Amino acid sequence: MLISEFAKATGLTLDTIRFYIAKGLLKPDRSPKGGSNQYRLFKPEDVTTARMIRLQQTLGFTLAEILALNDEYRAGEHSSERTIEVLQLQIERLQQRKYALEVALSFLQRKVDWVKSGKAGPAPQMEDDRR
Amino acid sequence: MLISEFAKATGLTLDTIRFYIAKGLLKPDRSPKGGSNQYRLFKPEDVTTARMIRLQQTLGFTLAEILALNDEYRAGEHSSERTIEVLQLQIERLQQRKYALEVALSFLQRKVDWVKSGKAGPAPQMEDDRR
DNA sequence: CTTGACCCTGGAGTGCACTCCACGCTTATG
DNA sequence: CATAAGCGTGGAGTGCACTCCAGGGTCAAG
Repeated sequence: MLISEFAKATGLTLDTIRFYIAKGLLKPDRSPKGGSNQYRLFKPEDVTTARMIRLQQTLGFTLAEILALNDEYRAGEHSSERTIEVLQLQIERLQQRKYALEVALSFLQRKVDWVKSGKAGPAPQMEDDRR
Repeated sequence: MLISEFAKATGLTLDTIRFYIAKGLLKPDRSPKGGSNQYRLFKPEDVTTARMIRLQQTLGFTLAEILALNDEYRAGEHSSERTIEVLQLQIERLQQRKYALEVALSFLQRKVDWVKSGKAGPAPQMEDDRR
């Protein structure tokens, strides 16, 4: 698929896609078409990659962090063991975010309860979560 | 508490704290001390606010988004109903992130299973989650 | 009353993640 | 075969979230 089609499939702009390629986050093939400046050719799996990048971004990871894992994934692609290891790392990273999320949600819920109770007792606080 | 003490309690630098104040994310009182440039005085609840800001940031919210909700919260502080409404809004926002997180986690888990199965069948894909 | 620690206010600079040209080549369409 | 639509490559510019001075006032200890 050509870049504009890829843009539609992912919701990214052409500029953003090219930016990601320059950063090494996406590595599309080159079509023989386009003469000296060959066209880029995207595979369906690149769409999945792009969606994963966006998702991770909304979860507060930087492109550098995302790239690091991406590269490691690619490096161990031939070994199933290594692939699973990297995937597991990724899962752990997301589960840490999930934990932070739950801390925040619990705090807010406690606060709602506190307000509903007519602000009885001390206002809910948040633990010093510096890990 | 004075700004450097507040810095220790929150793990933020002095510059970052002042930056947040300039943005309106924190509104400490002023001490009579300090002459023409009065010292800032932080309350324990400001520590909770700061921690919440940092948490929301790691979840990918911008300071502008955080500020908007903060302001709304302050605006309706006298009314318990409004307070709960804003809190509920915040909770919904975080639950959306949680959903995104679960989409990502499920994808990764499916991928692990797929690799473990010797890559039987099609590679797991991610839904077009553009909401 | 000096000295060092701590506070204040601008304002400039940095890194990240885009975003926006300008220019030029290639391909599809009438 | 002209011409518009699409692709490519630099490179400059933008907004956000800090970060780093410079210059100057205040306070506690000796």
